[in-house]
Amino acid sequence: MGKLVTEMLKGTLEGIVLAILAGRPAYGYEITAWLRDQGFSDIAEGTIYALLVRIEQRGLVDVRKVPSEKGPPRKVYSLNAQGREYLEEFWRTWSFLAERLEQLREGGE
Amino acid sequence: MGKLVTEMLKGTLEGIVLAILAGRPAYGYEITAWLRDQGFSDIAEGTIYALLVRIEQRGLVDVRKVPSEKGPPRKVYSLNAQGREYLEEFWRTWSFLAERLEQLREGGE
DNA sequence: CTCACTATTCGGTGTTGCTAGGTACCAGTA
DNA sequence: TACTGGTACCTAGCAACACCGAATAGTGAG
Repeated sequence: MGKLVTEMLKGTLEGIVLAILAGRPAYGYEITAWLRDQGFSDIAEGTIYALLVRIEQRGLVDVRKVPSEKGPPRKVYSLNAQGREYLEEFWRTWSFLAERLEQLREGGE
Repeated sequence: MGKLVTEMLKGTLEGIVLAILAGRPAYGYEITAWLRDQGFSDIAEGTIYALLVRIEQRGLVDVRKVPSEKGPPRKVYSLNAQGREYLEEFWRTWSFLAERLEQLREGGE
């Protein structure tokens, strides 16, 4: 994809990850793989891990270490109450932006 | 609004401004006022001017100076062919992202 | 023992929007 | 005259975020 997606992901990637965690607990490697599968072909692994650290420090997720059969222990993240609240705020902001953009798209053609 | 919008605007604000210019030529002060009117209450003037400089340097817009009755001359920007192309690319990227997010929103509830 | 896959971490880079100031031009008013 | 306020633009420095590249570590296959 390229630079356009990269810039657009700023701010939304966080919401995406939180939305994933709202569905089920998950760990970094898994999330990265899932995103790549969904078409975010150029998401960098390091990006996801950094993001996870960030949302952990903000207290939006709970973490527990789970041993893996195939490698180092996994850090499994799950959304907590505060995270769910934040996610709703994210959806509100997203809706606002999406509405404005949809209006612009229609008006411009 | 707050930090959430700020981060989300990274990457999309450029598209928003290009979409505005696709409708009609406009100048910085005007664009800022219009955005504020549309609910982007905390868009900084400096941000728009910096963005306009950027897209001009990339050759996405044409510029001409128009004298104003009430102040310094206006720099009126209009979208050129290259800008229109870039805007379409922007819409494609936006659609991709919006689809993924919509899926996530539905799946998560 | 080396390779590949799983899994996480970290330092440095570039882009972007915000903050907070400044410049300049004009009209109305005390 | 001096001052205020609206119009219009520009700039330097800052913080946040995604990327890149490399490192570390565990496991199983060849």
